[in-house]
Amino acid sequence: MASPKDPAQEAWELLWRIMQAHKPRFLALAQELGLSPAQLHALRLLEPGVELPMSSLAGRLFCDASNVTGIVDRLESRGLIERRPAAQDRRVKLLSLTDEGARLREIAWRQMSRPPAEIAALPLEHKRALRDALRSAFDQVADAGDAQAPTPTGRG
Amino acid sequence: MASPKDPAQEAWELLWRIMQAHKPRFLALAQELGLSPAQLHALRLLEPGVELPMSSLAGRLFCDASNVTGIVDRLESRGLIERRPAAQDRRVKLLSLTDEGARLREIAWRQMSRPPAEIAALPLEHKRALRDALRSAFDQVADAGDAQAPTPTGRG
DNA sequence: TATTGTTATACTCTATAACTATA
DNA sequence: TATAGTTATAGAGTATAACAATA
Repeated sequence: MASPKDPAQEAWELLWRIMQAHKPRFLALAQELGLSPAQLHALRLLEPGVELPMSSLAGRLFCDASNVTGIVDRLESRGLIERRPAAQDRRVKLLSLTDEGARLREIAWRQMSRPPAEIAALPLEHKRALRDALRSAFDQVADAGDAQAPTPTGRG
Repeated sequence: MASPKDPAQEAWELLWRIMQAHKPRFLALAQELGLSPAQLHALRLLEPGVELPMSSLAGRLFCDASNVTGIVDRLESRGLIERRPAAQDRRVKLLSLTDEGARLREIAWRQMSRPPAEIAALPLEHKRALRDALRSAFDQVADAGDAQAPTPTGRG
């Protein structure tokens, strides 16, 4: 475990540690904004000026559509998002940020996009190396577009 | 958003995307093993042959100690872990993996340590570059040792 | 008095299944 | 028939507060 042979595996483990170390920051931010972690996550996934069907949000949250109803209910009752039926197919509900929602999301985004200490402290050439390696990682893999839920099947 | 000036910020955003893309794999694995995500996470944080106080597990999970009681209850009732009072301070309960728990954790570990497609598909020199950059990231920051919960204060 | 873990409580998240309304 | 979202339900995660046992 100290030094796996495969550099990709070691990179992956280090990457996991960075994300773990980041978690408290995310939780503290949600707390600060008066949102649950899931609500903050959902808010972040909505882009200003872009309407998103509830089913797409469910996909991006990797959860069942029935959850999204509640999460959206709570965000809507706080005046952060709105839902309206789609013109083409009135079964579909389109989500959009309100001004207040966009404001809050902007604050959240600004906080969350600040790299954690591990990365921020790197010398510039290492930051560049990291960025370049990650860029090419996404060049390698065909862009998956909308994240897809893996047919959730679990406890419940 | 397409190309932030700061390479660290762009690296961080790409890193976040990789972790997002990884989430379904984690959920599917938990499902497969018949564990909740939190239970799988806890199981992963227990090292074979190492006894861990419940409070330390709470710290590593970034959650309140009162949650750990339930999570540990469920893992224990499945025969995956055990708790026993510490000799020095009988208030403290030490957690350890059972053989079955260690077996399941090994399976989980093997799955989770496989890098996601984005990283696995990189050419070797890019894997090395990524690993080296991440290694130096951890050299920069003093090792935090036991993760510390950020004084959880939230909805409840 | 202070601390570790538990219990009681309330809310949120989660999936499944059944339902409504559209298509 | 099929699909998007809702509702009902039940179990799990979460924090707070009060508590027991121990220090």
